[in-house]
Amino acid sequence: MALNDTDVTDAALAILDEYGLADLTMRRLADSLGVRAGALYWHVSNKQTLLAGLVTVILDGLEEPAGPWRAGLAGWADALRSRLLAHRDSADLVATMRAIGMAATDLADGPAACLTGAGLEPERAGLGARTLVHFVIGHVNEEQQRVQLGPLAGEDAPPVPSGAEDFRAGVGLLLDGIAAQFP
Amino acid sequence: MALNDTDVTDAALAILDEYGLADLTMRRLADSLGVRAGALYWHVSNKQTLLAGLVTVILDGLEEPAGPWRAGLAGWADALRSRLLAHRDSADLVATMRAIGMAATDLADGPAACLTGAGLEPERAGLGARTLVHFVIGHVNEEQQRVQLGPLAGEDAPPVPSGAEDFRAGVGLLLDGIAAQFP
DNA sequence: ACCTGAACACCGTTCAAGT
DNA sequence: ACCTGAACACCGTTCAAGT
Repeated sequence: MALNDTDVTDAALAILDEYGLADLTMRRLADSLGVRAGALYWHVSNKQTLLAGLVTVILDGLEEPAGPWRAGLAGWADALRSRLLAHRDSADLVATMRAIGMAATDLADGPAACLTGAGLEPERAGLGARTLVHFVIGHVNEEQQRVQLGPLAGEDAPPVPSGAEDFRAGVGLLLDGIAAQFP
Repeated sequence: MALNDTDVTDAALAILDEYGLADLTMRRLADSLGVRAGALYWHVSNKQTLLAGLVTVILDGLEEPAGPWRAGLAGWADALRSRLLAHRDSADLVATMRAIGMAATDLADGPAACLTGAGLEPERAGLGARTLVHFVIGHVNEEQQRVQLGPLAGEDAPPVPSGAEDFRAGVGLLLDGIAAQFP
């Protein structure tokens, strides 16, 4: 029975979750599908668009921020963090794809629209939105990296409290900064 | 005349500046030094510590923030941005090395100390400092990526104003948020 | 002490040829 | 339509052997 395109994406996501981004190679993915590496290129044009597809799946169903801007953005940031934490190395993956420019529908668009809707001028809204997205991705990236390094590093781990409360505090700090931008 | 260890670092930095991080391979570095790839391992234990050495050089001489916290952090952020902008892909490089855990003297320590010195409790100071570092690296990363993609993308580039003024506005937003953390 | 030659175990990607 | 076999042009790293 022949492979279909979603089989490939699903298998790639499984490898990502179990072995991490560094071990997600085309050859390994082919192995897990019982096929030779070259066969993958019938279903996907190259590795980069495959990874972009993973990002789409990971972020699928993330709703735009709604309601009063402050609570809306806080909830949206929480939801984004949850989706990222659900898949190993996803923050790293998303950061890489954003850097390459493949953001498809850019993550910051929703928050930016939320802020302009609340009366902030577009430039400041865009800045606040991008800063928020940076923070979420950066924070989750640290959280996910710590999981990988945790077993290695001894009890002398860096004094980074982290976790959900640290995240919320950081978001609160940012929202305070954004609040100060309003006229 | 035999190679010494700083020759290797210097040549690596030259390749980084001219061809970017993706093209900085051990084999290419060896070529530029007129030597075979294996020879590099006499001078450097592996590629990762070589890259860590580059980060050290790039950040060398960056002074800790001084004076009143707000102006001190703003100036420090500017100085960090300048050092990063001086070398191609340096923000990507620094972000990668921080993620790996090799931060040597962590960038956020200086700002954190500045904030605790100004009377902020250590947890909030650490959070504010890390958020600031995230922002600087993330922002410069975007600036440097845009340079690479600029020639490819047409005039329909994303509406990201960026540059020095955008950077300063972002830092200002963050500092407002930090100010709100003070008791 | 410093480097070469040659290998090992990998990569992503292409493409004729098979079914 | 879908896949194999085999190649191309690479990687980082090791290590005997040379000088």
